[in-house]
Formats: sequence, C-alpha cells, structure tokens
Amino acid sequence: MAVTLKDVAREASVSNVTVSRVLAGKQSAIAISEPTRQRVLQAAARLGYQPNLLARGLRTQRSGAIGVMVEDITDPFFAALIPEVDLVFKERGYRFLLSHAALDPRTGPTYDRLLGASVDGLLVLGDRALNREAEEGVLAHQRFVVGIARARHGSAIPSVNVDDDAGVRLALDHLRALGHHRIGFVGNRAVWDMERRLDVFLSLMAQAGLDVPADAVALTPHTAEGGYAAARRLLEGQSALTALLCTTDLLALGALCALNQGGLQAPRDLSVVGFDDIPLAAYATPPLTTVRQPVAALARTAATLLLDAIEGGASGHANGATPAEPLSQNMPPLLAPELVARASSGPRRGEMASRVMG
Amino acid sequence: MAVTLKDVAREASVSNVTVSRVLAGKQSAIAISEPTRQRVLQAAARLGYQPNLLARGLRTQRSGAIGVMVEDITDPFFAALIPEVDLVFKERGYRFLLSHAALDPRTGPTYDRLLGASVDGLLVLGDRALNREAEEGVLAHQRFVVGIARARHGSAIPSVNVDDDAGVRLALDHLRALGHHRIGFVGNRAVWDMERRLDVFLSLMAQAGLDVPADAVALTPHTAEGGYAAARRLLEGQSALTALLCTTDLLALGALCALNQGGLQAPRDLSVVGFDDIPLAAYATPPLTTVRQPVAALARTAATLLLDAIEGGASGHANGATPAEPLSQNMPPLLAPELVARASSGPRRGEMASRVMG
DNA sequence: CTGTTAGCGCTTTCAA
DNA sequence: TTGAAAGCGCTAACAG
Repeated sequence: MAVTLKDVAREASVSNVTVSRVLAGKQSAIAISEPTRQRVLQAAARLGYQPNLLARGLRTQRSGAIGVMVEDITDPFFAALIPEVDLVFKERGYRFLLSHAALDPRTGPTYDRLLGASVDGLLVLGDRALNREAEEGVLAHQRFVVGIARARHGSAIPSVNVDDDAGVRLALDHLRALGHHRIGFVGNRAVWDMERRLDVFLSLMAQAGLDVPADAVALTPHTAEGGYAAARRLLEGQSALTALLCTTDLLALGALCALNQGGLQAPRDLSVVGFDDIPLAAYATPPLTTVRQPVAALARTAATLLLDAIEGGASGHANGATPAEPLSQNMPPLLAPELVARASSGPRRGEMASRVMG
Repeated sequence: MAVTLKDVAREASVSNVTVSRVLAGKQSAIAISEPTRQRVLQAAARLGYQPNLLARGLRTQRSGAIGVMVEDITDPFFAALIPEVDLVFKERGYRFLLSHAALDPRTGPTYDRLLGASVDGLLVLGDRALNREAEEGVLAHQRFVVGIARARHGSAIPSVNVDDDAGVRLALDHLRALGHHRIGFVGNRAVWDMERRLDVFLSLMAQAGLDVPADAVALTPHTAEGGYAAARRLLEGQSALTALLCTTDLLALGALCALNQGGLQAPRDLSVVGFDDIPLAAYATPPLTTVRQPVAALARTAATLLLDAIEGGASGHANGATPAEPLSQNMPPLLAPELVARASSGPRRGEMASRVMG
C-alpha cells in the first residue's frame, strides 16, 4: 500500500541501509557519495516516500511526539500556549498529541493514552490537567514531565510559572494608587495558584492595613459565567466595594458583564482588574486592565526545558554523560508578569451603590 | 527499561501470545481459560504494564491516532470543537495529534508531520487549515480525511458544515423584523464560507429590494481587532447604517468594542449580530445576538463519519465487504443553525449619526 | 485452549 | 563508501 524504504531502495538500486542513511539527515557521521545521495533523494521524491514513524520509533525507542495535557483547551489562556509550544516542537522536530481530558465530566482523565512509548515526554498545562494522585502514576511511566502554570510546592513535576505574588502585588498596587481601599476578590475554585493568589491578596491587604470582609471574596468555577455570578454576589453584599481583583480575565469579563447588566459602569462605579491578558481582554467593554502573563516565554521555557531533558537524558543513557534525573530537582525560575492598564480601572469616585443591582 | 509484554508473560508463566490475547480485549474470538486470564491480568497490573503503541501500530498497520489539523486553536469556535471530537475519539479508542499550523506565519503548513502511518485519518478544522493545493498532496498519502467548516464545492474532502445560507437568512430576517434596512456586513477575508456568507447576504438583500452600498461591506482579518477596525470603517462611511451583520462572534465582539469606544450603544444606536455563539458571546456588553453553530453535532458527525470510514474501509480491505472509497463522493448533510436573540439587537430607533465617531 | 513461527518498516551494529 | 544481519514489541497465522 504505502511506499516503504525498501521501495525507494529498489528504485534507486541501493540497499535499504543506504536509503536510511541518506534520509535520516545529517546526524549520521557516515559519509555518502554525492551521486548515490542524489539517486536516493530523487527516488524518494519520485515515489512520494514518507517514512513510517511507527517503525522508526519502535526501532529508535523515540516516538518524536510529546504529549500535551491541557486542563481546558477552551480557556483562552491555555489555548494561547499551544501555538507557542508547537513552535518549539516544530523547530526541534517533534509532534504532539493533545489530551484534553481531566476536566470533562463526561470522561475521566486519560493520560494512559499518552503512555507506553507513544510519547517521549509530557507537557502539562494547568493545575487541573493532572492531579496529585495521578502525578505519581504518570511519573512511574514517564521520566520527562514539565508543567506550565501548575502548583510547584511539593510536586515532583517542575513547572514554569509566572510570579503570582508579583502579579497580585502589581494589580493591588495599581488599584491602591488609584485610591481604592475596599477591594473585592474573585477567584476560581480548586486551583492551586489561585489559592495562592488569594493568600497573597489577603496578606498584602493586611499588610496595608486594609480590611477584607468575608463577603468581599468570592470563589467560583473558572468561566465567564462564574465571574458573572461571583460579581453579582459581591455587589449584593454589604461591603461597599470600589474595585474588584479577578484572578483571570475570563472571570473579569464575566464580572464586567454583571456590572453592565446591573446598570453600573466600570470604572466609574467600580474598577475591575483581571489576570492573563487574553486576546479578548483588550476588546472588552471597557477594555480590561489586567496582569499580563508572558505566554510565549512560558511556553518556550517549558518546551525547551522538556526537550533538553529528553535529549540530554536520552543521550545520557547511551554515554553516561548527563545526570540521570535532570528534571525532578530544580524548579525553573518564575517569569515576571506585567501590568497592562486599560480603561476598566480608574480613580475611586466614591462609594458604589450596591443597592442599584437587581 | 520499560515493561514489555514478554516480561508479563514470564511473570505469569505463559507465552507472549497469551498475554497479547488477554490484553487485546474482546475482539479476539479465541477463548482464554479464566485462571490463565486472571494470572495474566494480575501480572500485568503488578508490573504496571503499558502496551507499546508503536509496536502495536507497526504490526496492525493502525496507529490508533487521528491527526487533527486546526486553522487556529486560539479561535474560540475551533477550540470548542476539540473537546467534542475528542469525546468521540475516546469512546472509540483513538488518540489524536493536533496540528496547529497553517496560519502561523512563523511556520509553514506541516501536515507531513501527520503522515507516514502515524495517523489513521485526518480531521481538518476550518478552511485555512489546509489549502486547495495541499489537499491533493495530503490525499495522496491519506485516504481518510474529513473536514469541519470547510469549503465543500469542488473539494475532494467531505466537510460537515452548518447551513450558512440558512444562518445568514436567520440573522437577516431577525434584523429586518426589527425594522432595519440599512444593514452593514463585516466578514473575514480569504475564507470560503465567509465569501459564501457575503454572497448570500447580498442576494438576500437584493431580493428584499434593499440597497447595499460599497461602503457598507468590510472584509478584515479574523480577530477581534479586525472586527474593531472594520466597524470603525463602516461607521465612518457615508451609509447611515442601523445594523451590522458579522460573520463571526470574534468580529462582532470587536465591533461592539468599536461602538462603545465611539460613544455609541448597541442596540440603541446600532444593532449587532454575530455568528457562532462562542461562550463569551453571552457575556459581551451587551450580550450578543448571534447565529449559533451546533458545535457538538458538527464535531460528532464529522468524527463519526471519519472513524466509520477508517474502520469500514480498513475491514473492507480485509474481506472486501465495503466499497473502497466511502468518503470522497457524498457530502454529508448540512446542519441547521439557530438564532440566539440577546441584547445586542433591537428595534430600529432612527438613523445613526455616523458623525459621532472620533 | 495455548504455543511456535514469522514479520510489520525501520535503524544499528558489524563486516566488506 | 556500501551492504548483510539482527531485532525493537507486538499480533496474525497456523499448529498442537
């Protein structure tokens, strides 16, 4: 059916080995005479030869594929990471299998589809793409696992993260500089870095001598709908908030919708700050002030770390040059976030009338 | 290094074949004695055996993987398709490789990474994921290719699409019922179904006896930014438009932003209708009226069509039961879109003052 | 019901 | 500079 290496060999009147050597690329130290080379190349082109990646992988013990497990591909933040990691993979000759799984209630987590020599390594995007119990099982089958935006403390998986503490501080400093004291918090539930962001928020507020009443904090599922509902709850509370700090843009967009639906306006009645800087943040009404995550840097750092480990680790097996476990120990550095001030935040004008809300 | 089938066989004191038969599942007609079965299962569990998918694929000539080529994974419409197709793949025991490629100027299209027996079939999402010239090359290597939201006319790839004509008609009828005559069009450039939508728009307008001046149509790149820029252009034009029909929600969200920035309000000053019903459409300001695409149905129909063809076609090779080319001929039926009326459209109140715009 | 034999397409010794 | 032989891990035939 398909054209194999043997067909090319016959067409070029050489042995399969020669064909393999010519097409494998330059990493072979063995020289090939130019005429032979040309003959093989032309035969391959004439026949439309495509190497069988399964056979190659079986032989070399490398699939050339990376498994990418993503918490939620419909989340614009995670979606934005994909083209960037893919770029690194392409540059270095890898493909990737995507696993969108963990969060879908209709299926369980299915990381086992990515095991069994079918991938050379795993990239895990987001905390919920792989929970703590599952981590252990995965690591038993796959040494090379790197995360992005995952809990770092106590995890055996190194994760490339933005500096959350700095991000929250950036947002809070921005709001405080605009004169806000009564600041609400909208966070998404059950995700480690979000709990961290809440902790940091509370401690920074305390440090500044500002009170955070219980009804100024809302935790909610991570969707625009969640942000909408959370904002409504906060606005109906007794705390007369003048600003809202949201742990993601999706939540912030939902919150803006709640404001607008309630007849309020940002930033006149309430300032709103998000986190991530997803593409749509700039086109919200009003355009959203947010803490930008360096998406390309996160993706490139993590992908490079992973591929280096795979290639280093693999060659390490062969010649004993590199240490056995390059990944599990040192956590990569935190990347710096950046405040992007847009129109959803502004100077405090006065206490918001929470009673306006229907 | 990794646990192989042979290890399990030794542990269970049986031959590799027996292990293979036990673990391959139920499709084998050959019976296995229960004690042996249990012994094998326990040995496999004890050793943490994961079958080597590369070896299995090489032997069976089936990788169990589908290549999914997507035009732009950061486009919420395409992103929403992924979990749905993945669900079907999981149900039927397939994995998938994602190719996000075609549109990124930093790389070329790289569908060849998905060829060479590494995938059993290809699912192509969006027109620009694979252009006409490339189609031919891909089809030469892969018989099983199905599209979603792709040009159908003159293509050898069957595509599962929404009924665009009906969708545009839905949007237009909605606007006309609200009293609008002067309706602008915002479309994205260089995508077949969008051109189709423009054609349909123009012919329906003509049919209704309504004029569409040249400056009431704007074609633009498919981003919120594109929609923003297009809306500004339309609003600065001489046609006093009272409504805007956008070919996607992303464009419509950009258009809403342009309105709000220009001091206008939807629907008071201008009604806006989108297409797709992405998750954020409901949380726009104001919530966006749009033509919903049945995402789950599109995904499920296409994925099922593809897998049926692969399995039918493959078994067809073995026993000659099914025809050789089940895919290339008949186009699947068009799926029905649905109008979702929200707050961005309303009755015409009067001519818009285009001069308000800055 | 279970085992033996062979081979998928490729690359890596080793020899010429 | 090229080729012959061997085998990656698995499963489809065919015996027993």
